[in-house]
Amino acid sequence: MFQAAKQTKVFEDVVMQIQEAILEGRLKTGDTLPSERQLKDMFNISRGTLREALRVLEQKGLIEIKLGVGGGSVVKDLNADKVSEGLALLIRSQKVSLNHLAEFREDVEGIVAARAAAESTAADIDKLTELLDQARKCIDEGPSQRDAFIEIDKSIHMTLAQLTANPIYISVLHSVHDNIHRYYDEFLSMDERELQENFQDLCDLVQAVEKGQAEHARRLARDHVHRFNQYMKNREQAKRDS
Amino acid sequence: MFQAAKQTKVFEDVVMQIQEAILEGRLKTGDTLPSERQLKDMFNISRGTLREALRVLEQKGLIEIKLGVGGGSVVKDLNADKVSEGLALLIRSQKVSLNHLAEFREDVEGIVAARAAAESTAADIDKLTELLDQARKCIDEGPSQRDAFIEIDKSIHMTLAQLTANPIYISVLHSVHDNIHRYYDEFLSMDERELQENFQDLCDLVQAVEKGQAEHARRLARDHVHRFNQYMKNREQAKRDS
DNA sequence: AATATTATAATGGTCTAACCATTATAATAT
DNA sequence: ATATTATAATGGTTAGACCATTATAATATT
Repeated sequence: MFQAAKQTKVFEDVVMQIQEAILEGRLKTGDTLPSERQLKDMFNISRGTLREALRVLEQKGLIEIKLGVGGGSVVKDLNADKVSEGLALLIRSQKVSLNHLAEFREDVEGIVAARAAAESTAADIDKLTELLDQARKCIDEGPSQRDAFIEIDKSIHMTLAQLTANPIYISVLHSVHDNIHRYYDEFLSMDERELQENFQDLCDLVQAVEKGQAEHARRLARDHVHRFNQYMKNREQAKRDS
Repeated sequence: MFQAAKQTKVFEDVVMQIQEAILEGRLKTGDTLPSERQLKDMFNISRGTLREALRVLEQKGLIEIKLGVGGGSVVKDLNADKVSEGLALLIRSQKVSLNHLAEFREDVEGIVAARAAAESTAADIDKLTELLDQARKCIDEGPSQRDAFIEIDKSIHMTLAQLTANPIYISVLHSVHDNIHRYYDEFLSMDERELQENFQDLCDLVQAVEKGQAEHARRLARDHVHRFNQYMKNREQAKRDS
């Protein structure tokens, strides 16, 4: 005759209400929520319970909590950080290996390159060419600029993701880069020749994108990432042998 | 001369300590942490602060908090749920269109099918064939079993993801399905003919996977999802016109 | 003896009330 | 005009109490 009564805890109800307000746009990025002492009265709960709710919202990446006068809970512009964090936890807990991540990255970078090739404009190509110039400078200065080169490499890939005009690719690729970065310090140490090869890959890739050769761009991107992964696997193996 | 002193809040320190204990294996899946009253004494903090830490760990998917006698904080087996949740928030907040989601799904399903084709075993094919049988039964019973058919369709795609043996594909595809489901009720209403077409797609796809035809499987999967998306777009358009 | 019921106690959930720590702003001094 | 200091608002933390849920033990019933 009756159905189970509400099982949700008080703080969960508060989380939901604030989350929905944000997702539905009633609270916009940058908006500051009322102070904790006001909020607890509005929800008619204790401050401790409210703070548990705010902590959850913070962990979800929906708000940021600032200290001091003029502080409070500010609605954040949601980004891929929490997806990255979740992936990072999976990786650390041995649920996802470097191989899994590398394989996924090859596929995704291929797709992104193909879609970018199909939709690039002259302005996009200018930006990519500019990044290639910066990369060349790094190379010319030798292996000391390895980290700078890798940073630019990443920018090129993220720029391609932007060209797809699909925020899912941007977020996913962002997460992948964040997490594969964890392995760089441990396993990656490109030498002069490897840096050169990588640079050539990027030049070819941008050219294919410029010409709108989607399939070619896909293969180049996949090969490029594959080679990159190979560097890491070799180093990983060498480390294991030693 | 000096550097900034520790800025971390008390609860953050507790989160880190427990998280590290879990990730380093000092706390294993299924282990129950001491009770809150014991923990607060061990960390020498108040219960409120401890509970903020536990809420964060819970939201991260690292622990589960149970009520009553014998309850407490139990270390969870980490899974991709939190990655999905993060993606879901991104999708909802960036107001990703049906088109974005559909486009991404076409690519990912294509990749998954190709990789599945490259690695399928006889046992896998048996399972897929079993699912196809169930789908056929749904079709035979007419459009009333539409939801059941869609559920099986989903199972087939998730089974393919499993064949890749890469947990990233599994979690990403899971997340995509979770989130595209949001649109089903609103825009999807397949008729007899559409159900038939869809079923035929699936049969062809499984056959390609069985034969190990990776590229063919990719194209079939993409076309299948594309057709599926087309149904929704048509309905969306019709709804807008009315 | 087997089963159903009830009491117990441990645990998380919530509340109240106070004080500490940080920080933007206003007031004051230089 | 600039530097310093006080103010007050806000989040961070603490302490202690009581409520709600639930596995287990004790008791009653058949």
